[in-house]
Amino acid sequence: MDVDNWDLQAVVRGCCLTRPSTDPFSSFPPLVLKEEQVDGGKDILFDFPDIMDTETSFHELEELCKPFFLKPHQQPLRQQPSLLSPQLSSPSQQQPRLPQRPVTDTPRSKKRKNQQKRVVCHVPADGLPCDLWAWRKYGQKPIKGSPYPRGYYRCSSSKGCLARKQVEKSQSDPAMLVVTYTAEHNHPLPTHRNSLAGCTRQKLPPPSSLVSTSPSASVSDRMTPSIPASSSVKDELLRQWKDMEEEEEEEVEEMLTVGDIEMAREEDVVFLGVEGLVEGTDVGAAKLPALSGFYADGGGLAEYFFATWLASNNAAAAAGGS
DNA sequence: CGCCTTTGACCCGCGC
DNA sequence: GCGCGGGTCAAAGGCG
Repeated sequence: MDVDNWDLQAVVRGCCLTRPSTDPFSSFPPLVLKEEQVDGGKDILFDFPDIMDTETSFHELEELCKPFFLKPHQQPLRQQPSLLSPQLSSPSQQQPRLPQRPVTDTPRSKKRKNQQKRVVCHVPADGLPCDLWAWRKYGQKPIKGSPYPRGYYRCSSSKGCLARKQVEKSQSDPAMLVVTYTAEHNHPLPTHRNSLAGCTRQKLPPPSSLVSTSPSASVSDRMTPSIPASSSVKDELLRQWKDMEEEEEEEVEEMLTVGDIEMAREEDVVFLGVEGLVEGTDVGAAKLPALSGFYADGGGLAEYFFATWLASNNAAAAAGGS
């Protein structure tokens, strides 16, 4: 494979990748989130399986993930206390680049290199994508000292969204991708893609292979909710998602009572839901209502776990069925 | 038609 | 001040 083209297949898998496994729980990838604030020198490492251990770590992880996995009904983060690089939200960042920039024009943040907060995800390169955001590649650069180029992506879900994403192969482990998220989404998670144009831009393998571990599946999945589920499943999820939005208040209350466990926070439901999913072995449609319920309501982590779970099950099903 | 990727050029932060 | 290198822009072409 041409090393310069690795990202053609790896295109924006997001942090949510998985390996094929018959065990849904073991499918959680060795994802590592790393919050970087260069000027602060504060690094926080997370390993997903470990975050189950302590509530503190979980909350920290939640905070990290918030900017990138908004709930559909959540207010844009721009209207909330900014978690990441507020300077990136400045209107000047959105000014169009002019052929000849006035001296007074500052289209880019002067702090961009050393004061931006970033979230770095280490994800397996052979996993399946499940990033719910739509990303558009706007550049690729060879990185000095690295044999692999770095791809630059911006959120295409909403015009003016400042969210950025950098994807590159890990030098230490080419099987891993280093995904760096910068800035924040200023809009809710898209319930519908603006367009499906380009979502199957590259020639795709037969549908049956889309659920395999082949990285080529990522191209088509990128523009969708990135879940290699069948179209009917995704349609069902989207439909139920819309229903959920309409009834969000009631749904939240119901979810909070699940399992007779007193929960004060929605995200607690996320993991309860995941645990419940893991206990089940069938991937049948009978579980979809519950799945989409967590999926729609639980925010990013629910999306992560559900998509991961679903992808792994699809992969396992494809492997077993072939 | 709208969105995508590709890719060369340009901008600018940062280290020396 | 200068040069390097990372990040972004925007034109061109492709696809559904």
